[in-house]
Amino acid sequence: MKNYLTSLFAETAQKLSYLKEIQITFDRPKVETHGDVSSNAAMLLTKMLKKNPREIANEIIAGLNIDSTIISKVEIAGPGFINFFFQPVFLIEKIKNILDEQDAFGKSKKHAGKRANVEFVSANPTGPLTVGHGRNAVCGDTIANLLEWTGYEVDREYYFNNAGRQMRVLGDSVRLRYLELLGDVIEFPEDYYQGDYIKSIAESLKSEFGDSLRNESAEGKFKEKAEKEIFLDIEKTLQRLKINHKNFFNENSLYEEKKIESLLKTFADKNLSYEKEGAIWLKLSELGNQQDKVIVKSTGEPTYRLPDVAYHITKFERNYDLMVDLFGSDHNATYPDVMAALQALGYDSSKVKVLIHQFVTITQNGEIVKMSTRKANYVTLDELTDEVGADVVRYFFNMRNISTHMNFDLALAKKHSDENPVFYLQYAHARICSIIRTIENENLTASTDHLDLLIADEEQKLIRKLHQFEEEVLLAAEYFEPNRIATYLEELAASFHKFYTFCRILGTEKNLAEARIALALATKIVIKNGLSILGVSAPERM
RNA sequence: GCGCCCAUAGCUCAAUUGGAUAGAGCAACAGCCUUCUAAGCUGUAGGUUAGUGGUUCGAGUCCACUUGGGCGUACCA
Repeated sequence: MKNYLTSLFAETAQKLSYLKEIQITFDRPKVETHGDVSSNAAMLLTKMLKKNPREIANEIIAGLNIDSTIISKVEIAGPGFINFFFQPVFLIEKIKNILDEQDAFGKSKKHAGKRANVEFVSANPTGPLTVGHGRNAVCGDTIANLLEWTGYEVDREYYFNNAGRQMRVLGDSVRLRYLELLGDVIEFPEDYYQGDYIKSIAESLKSEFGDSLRNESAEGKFKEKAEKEIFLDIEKTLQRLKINHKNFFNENSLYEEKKIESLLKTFADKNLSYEKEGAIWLKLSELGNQQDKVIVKSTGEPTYRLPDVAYHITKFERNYDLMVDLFGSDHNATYPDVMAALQALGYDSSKVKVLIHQFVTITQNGEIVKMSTRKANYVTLDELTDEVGADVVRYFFNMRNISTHMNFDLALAKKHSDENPVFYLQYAHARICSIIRTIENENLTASTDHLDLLIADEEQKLIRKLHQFEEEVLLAAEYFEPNRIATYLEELAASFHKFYTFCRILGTEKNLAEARIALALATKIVIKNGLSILGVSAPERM
């Protein structure tokens, strides 16, 4: 509908040249009595033309070449909105498109030929993924799906660091638990990793090597084994949620391939860094940021900023058109440094889109549970998936805008899992599947020959909702907002449930019944496609 | 102290990125199954969009200040 109007207005702009001066946008009014599509063009022009908006609207309408077989009515409303009402005949064409395109309906070629990198999860292998990581994992994967639906070729990437202090502590935690298993009396420091998974890693080392690791260093077999096992667990956890990364990028490779070294040299050559008190500093204050930051400590060890910049440079070198980073809000202070550095080095940092999601607050019996991998007082993503299932987990994290703080009462989530809206969507899909099973025995079939019979209020609303899907996918991808799809699907399912209640198929005249089946089938396709973007299954029976 | 983010119905969240009368679900109340799945549908009730001011044809949305919360503010990642 909007595409049609856009070309209609472009044609009119040949006559009314002032239309070229403004960015004409079309909105879908909230209230249906305001039509299918509305334009605020007249109001935007009031200042420029110094005329009453309604007067301008009249002029625009007079200039439009309106085909009354497509548009049934144009009106001026309120302060100067131009509202367009479309003919039902025009709308029903969409049902045919949906039935033709099936699984591909909603996909666009908008960004065909472009490549995107989505970096998400990126948790270091120090322990199981927590519910907090779950939000990152699910949103990242869904954003990747959305980009694919708009034509991007997407690489899902996981960046990790298996060196440094936290990994030494991890290795030593395993070493101590191992010695404990051998019967030694150990003192386990409070700031070591307390979780039971450390013990089970120690156990598997013991059964593999007996007591031969008694004099092994923390950074040897212990760290190695811990990293391997934990990574296996992380991948398994993610796979349960249908998340598969293509690339696992090890920070260490940046050192091995001398990327860090050469970046340091580049900073020095470009006069972007300096030495002070034995450390190397980056001149971030000259690049518009708050203050200079250390990139190499006086001990000679780099801080995270240096490899982060080097890492992003590899993304540029890998020729991505779009690079998405998804972080928790604890990273909100770090990325401006990386961006500024990239820009100073001549990279187009606008190709990097940093998304910050707010934390998930877990409450248990009304008390906020503070989570820390060290202290092992977290709730794991696996436990959550065990409890409510993968579909509910994915839907739950996808249904809210990432910028909002999420509150999550564990007890309540377990008890009321039936009330999760995901079931409402899946139920609509299962109902349609049930209809299909039934009509097979009734000598009925889906037909698009008499779609013009679909004039009931519930039918028309459902058809209009179906029209919206392609646009919602584009918008959700453009704004990186998976929750838009969830919201849309809830509205679509609501429209369907109403249609189902009031527009019966059995016992209705054959042509109408078969048109209704076609509408139901189209709805099934759109629900399924929407759910597949969210990574949620579409069951045939419930 | 400073920086980023957040505040919408009793609860959890929407609101087409500045549009017309702020909408759903849950919880509460009243109804609807002898025909396609009642995990559904219909109705009632629930709001000074945290507060104050500003910007304009028009503000939940933008700006300023205030209040309350989250995350940072390291030669940790």
